[in-house]
Amino acid sequence: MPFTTPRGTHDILPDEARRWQWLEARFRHACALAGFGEIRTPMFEETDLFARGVGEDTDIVTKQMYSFTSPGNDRLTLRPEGTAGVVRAAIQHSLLTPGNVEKLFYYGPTFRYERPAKGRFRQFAQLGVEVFGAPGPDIDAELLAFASDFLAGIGLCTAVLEINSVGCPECRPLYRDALRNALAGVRGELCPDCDRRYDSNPLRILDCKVERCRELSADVPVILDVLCEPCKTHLAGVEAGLRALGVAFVVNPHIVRGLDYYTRTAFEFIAGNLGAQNTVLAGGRYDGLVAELGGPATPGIGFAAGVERLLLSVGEGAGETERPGVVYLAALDANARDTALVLATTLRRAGVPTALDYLSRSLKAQMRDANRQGAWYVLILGGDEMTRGEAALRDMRGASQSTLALDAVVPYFRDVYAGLSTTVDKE
RNA sequence: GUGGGUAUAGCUCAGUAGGUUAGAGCGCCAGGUUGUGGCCCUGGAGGUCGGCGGUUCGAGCCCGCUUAUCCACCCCA
Repeated sequence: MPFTTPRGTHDILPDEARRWQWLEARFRHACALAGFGEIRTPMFEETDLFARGVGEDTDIVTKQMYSFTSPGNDRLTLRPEGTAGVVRAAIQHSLLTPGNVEKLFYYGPTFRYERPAKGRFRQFAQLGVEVFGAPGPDIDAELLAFASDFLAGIGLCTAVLEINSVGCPECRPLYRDALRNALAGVRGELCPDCDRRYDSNPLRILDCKVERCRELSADVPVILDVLCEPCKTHLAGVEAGLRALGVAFVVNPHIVRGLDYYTRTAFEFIAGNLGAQNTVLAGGRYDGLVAELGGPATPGIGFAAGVERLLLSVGEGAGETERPGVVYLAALDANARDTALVLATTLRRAGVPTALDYLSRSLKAQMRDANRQGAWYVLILGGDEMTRGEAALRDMRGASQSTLALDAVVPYFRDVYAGLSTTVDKE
């Protein structure tokens, strides 16, 4: 095997690609209903955009970025997440005028240099949405309902929504201090990772899976107790909105986001069948990010989901779409093959999906090929019929056979396939 | 970056205490029908047993290294 896919990447073969198309179509459909417009940004950006946007000290920026220097000496990075680029574009093209709400969605490959595991890849696709300019908790609730309905629509109605507030620049530092104070006495008992986190990011200790750490942090103060009044009110507003919209959720004060830009609302949808990487869709509010990246102070909120993870969680069977079967042209001799070639192209120009044999195989082999391709009809072009200007028409589903005049073939099938979509399901 | 599992045909996997030409199912090709699919029967093609090195008279099987992959940790979608 001379060449294989680089570590953590994979090829998507036709059968699997159909599932991807199905998922993407569902997402686009949902976005269209909710008034999101698509934005396509470059797959790489200036490295500094991510460093400033995502946060200098985050794992993503410190060790997971595919960064390179271009021949022109620009420092560039393959995007490790979607939001920073979208924000950059929104600023660059003045989409964020005061008093305007901008709703955008994106879909595309994302890159992180990590050790691959179940549901985690070095190149993966993310789909996501961003809402700019809307500060109120009602938007948060609406966005969560949107996400929840999208997940339910692809068969993930069992995903559990957990929400939290990570506070704002006013109250988060207070909580950090409160955490350190509470754990100072037992610091020596924490696991090595948490000992490090104590200094770097004590909030992460709440997320630790080590039994002892969980015990130690069990009755530590919760951020919800330390939130400032505006943050408290906001969270209450989100909860009320969710209840009004009938979206089930649990408040999990231990949710911590890995990106620095989040403020107030943070959330995750957890799927039960993915092992350790069980977060299937996540996001939050980022009221300071636009300003941080040099734009007009603009609140924002959004989420992202990993396509591979979604597909993994949905399971093998999902996303299989029914498409009309082809008309298969079976030719019995060289003369018939010439006719078949012309006929195939003519039929396709008329919108009829058509297949034919390329190897001059026996009729038996061509029939088998037709069957395997799921053909609805086989048009048998044989010497006897052709001299009469006809062809044998076999209905592969009913197994009945009849005769069709050659010059009636195109109009006949145009009628049969009229109105049938030959592309992927719109739903 | 850390720990563990796995690596045999296109796919899913067998392979007995190391011993002749490495097997099965599925898939693929062909024949059974002189112009006809799905089921069935018969035959066929296809493998440097991940790579390198070592132990041995002899290695798919044992040892070392290496690569890939999977799982867990870290973190995250």
